[in-house]
Amino acid sequence: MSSREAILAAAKQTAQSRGYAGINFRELAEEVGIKHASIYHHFPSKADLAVAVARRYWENAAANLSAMSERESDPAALLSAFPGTFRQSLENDNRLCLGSFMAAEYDDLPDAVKVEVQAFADVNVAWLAKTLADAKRCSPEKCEAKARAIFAATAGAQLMARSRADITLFDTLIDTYRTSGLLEP
Amino acid sequence: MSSREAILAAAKQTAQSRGYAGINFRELAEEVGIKHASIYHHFPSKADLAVAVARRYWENAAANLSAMSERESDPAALLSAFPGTFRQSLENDNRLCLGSFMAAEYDDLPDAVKVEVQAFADVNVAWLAKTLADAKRCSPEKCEAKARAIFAATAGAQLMARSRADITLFDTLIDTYRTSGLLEP
DNA sequence: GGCGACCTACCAAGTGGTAGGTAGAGTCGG
DNA sequence: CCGACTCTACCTACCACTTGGTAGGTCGCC
Repeated sequence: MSSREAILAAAKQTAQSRGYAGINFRELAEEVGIKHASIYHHFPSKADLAVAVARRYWENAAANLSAMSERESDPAALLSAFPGTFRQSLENDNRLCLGSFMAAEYDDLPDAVKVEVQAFADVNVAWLAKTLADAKRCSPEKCEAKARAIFAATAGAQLMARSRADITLFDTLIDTYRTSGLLEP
Repeated sequence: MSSREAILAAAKQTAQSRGYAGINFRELAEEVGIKHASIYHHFPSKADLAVAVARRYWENAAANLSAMSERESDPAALLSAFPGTFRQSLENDNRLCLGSFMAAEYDDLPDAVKVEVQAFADVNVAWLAKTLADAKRCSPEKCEAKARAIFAATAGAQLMARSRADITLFDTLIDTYRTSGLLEP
């Protein structure tokens, strides 16, 4: 793996556990095995690195969701599988989705980073809206609204589970959403 | 207002917009009108200040919810009014609930602060569970599970609305939860 | 006189970022 | 084939600034 890739990977991990402010060039460099000034050879500034991390993050999410849709055609099954994508972050050492960090760090985040992180939410909501529409039980506007609700509720479940470091809490929250009808089309 | 009170109030505001890491003694002191070293006369350390802020935060939330229950006896109306308590933070300059910051700053938060912030979630969930039980349409365990789901989903809606700085998004998310049956007993 | 509330002046650690240098791999004219 | 050149990918050494925290002093009030 090239240094650039290693930096991106390490920065992503840190961003998902400590946010933008938690990214520290000296620590990052140590993980990669270079000196901190060398990072500037690959990324002109911390903000630029964060933009690259966030962009790759949503691109990866979009690819994952597409792959899910290709493997499985039943909208109900897809909807049911959606929270699993958020579960993975918790499985990965109790990490959080970047979108949630943006909400927390909203005041301090460079605008360019905000744009990329919002793209992550957009990608998820668009996929959910399309999947809901495929189940064709609601109008396009209702699908969009419901998609946002599912996204927000799932993020909230991830948030609460992380703050208790308890992944089973995430599972029971999602189950309750399902029982209440939030995850159904 | 005493200096101690002023410090607590200012620290609470900052904590709700920039988190624990965002609390800065020099900035805080300036807002209060004293020098930063003087804060140590009232609070022995940053962690102690944060504990005091978080404790007052959940005590205040508990008092608010109690007052709501006293003014209104209909459980359905109370449930419907619950998200309003989260809406207030957004109204107050797009601020966030302290519980959400805890999830984001989980790795760096002193344990004593975590305990107090978790108490906030506990207070909310307990109130929701009791209100759901009063509507007596579900068993105690189901009430508890549903209470957690309502809390998590509401926090998620607040999170998403903040990251778009759009309070109407919060309102439509809550509406969608309602339509889906999440906010009903 | 002692105590509460506050101050000035400092320290040490951490952090983003810059200046300027170097080793090695390729490139190219003669 | 060779020396000069250039480019990449790093390095050491530094700076400016922020931040939590400490030492020790001042001042007014009971």
